[in-house]
Amino acid sequence: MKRKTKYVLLGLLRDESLTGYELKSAIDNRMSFFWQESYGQIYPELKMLLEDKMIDVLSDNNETKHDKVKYKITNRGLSVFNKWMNEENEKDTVRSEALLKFFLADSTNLDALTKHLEIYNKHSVDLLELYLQYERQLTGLVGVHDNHKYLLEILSLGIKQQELYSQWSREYLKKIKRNVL
Amino acid sequence: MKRKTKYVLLGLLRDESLTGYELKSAIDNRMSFFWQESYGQIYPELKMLLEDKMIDVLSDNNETKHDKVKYKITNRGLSVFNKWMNEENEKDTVRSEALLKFFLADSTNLDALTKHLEIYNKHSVDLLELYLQYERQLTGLVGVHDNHKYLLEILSLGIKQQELYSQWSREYLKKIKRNVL
DNA sequence: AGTCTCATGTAAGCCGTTACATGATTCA
DNA sequence: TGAATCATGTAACGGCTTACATGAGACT
Repeated sequence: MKRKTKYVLLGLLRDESLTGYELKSAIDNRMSFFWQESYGQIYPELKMLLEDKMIDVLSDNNETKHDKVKYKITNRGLSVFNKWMNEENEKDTVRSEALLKFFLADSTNLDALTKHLEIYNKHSVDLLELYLQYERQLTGLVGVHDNHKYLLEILSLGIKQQELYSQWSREYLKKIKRNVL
Repeated sequence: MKRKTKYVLLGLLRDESLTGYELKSAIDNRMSFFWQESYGQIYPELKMLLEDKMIDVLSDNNETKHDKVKYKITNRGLSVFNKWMNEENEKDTVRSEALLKFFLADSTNLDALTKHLEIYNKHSVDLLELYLQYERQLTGLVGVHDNHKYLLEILSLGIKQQELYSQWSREYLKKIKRNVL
């Protein structure tokens, strides 16, 4: 997949001005079920976006403070973002070592399978809680921002996905413990 | 994520002897919802596994035919695989440009959103059908191989996932068309 | 005084895709 | 005979993670 970091940053900055650190947090906390970025991509990309006039530094009142820079999107950035929105998507890339092990497991690995299922279940439940929290936060502000409706739609997919994962792994564990498998 | 191709190949070869090409097909057809590999990884990895005595060439009857080589796993390969099975998993990596656009969409992109939802829906339905086909194929052979029970468990997750994706996108499209959003 | 979170940034190196090259076999 | 699928392989390039470096502010 070609460089997409640009669009993630631009997309998030349409909504509110954020620092590089805050952008990373937003991606980790709200988008982790379908996307991730590292600082090694974010900071260099912000620099390039600034050079290309797609974002601007939001001048903070504090003088001589060079750290903590909030960025805002420019019209040029907006138009680049909108162009991307209309382009065709590249195909998804996914790699889940847990699911790989579940796929490759058999009766000779029952102990390992059980261990990984337990970890997977805990992780799914935790992520589910994180997204539910975000949902509550958004529904508490209904009407404030129009595009929350769209955010809630994709969030509901993330929630249902985590529900599926946690239920599936719980049931699988039950079967193993009952010696059904 | 560190190189995992080795374990995918080893894991698949535990079940049956396959060529590099067949390994690629198996990954594409049955594991695409959580994994993918390219020829550029598979062939060099097979070479290394052979050098490291983790796999062997399955001597085919045809003499002087150097193409179409089936590989079988060795005891050494099996033990490396089992060791990996018990190790901790690295965290998943996921990148879905479609979901990224769904997350970043708002009322100014309704047309693009609709277009991408339609493509996404079609893709989910197609994948669902592919997995259902594989499931039918496996249930037709129940009892033949013990580990089909485990395969059916993870397959059912893939099926439920695709059902979720296709239902979610269908409902989302309905809402847009009814002007609810 | 020490730890944690916030905050920014770079460079090396790994991993994996893509593009290219080649040829056999099957089917229409 | 031409197209599609089966089949194997390599090399260059690009993208991303990891490790490292640095420091402020908040809290204990």
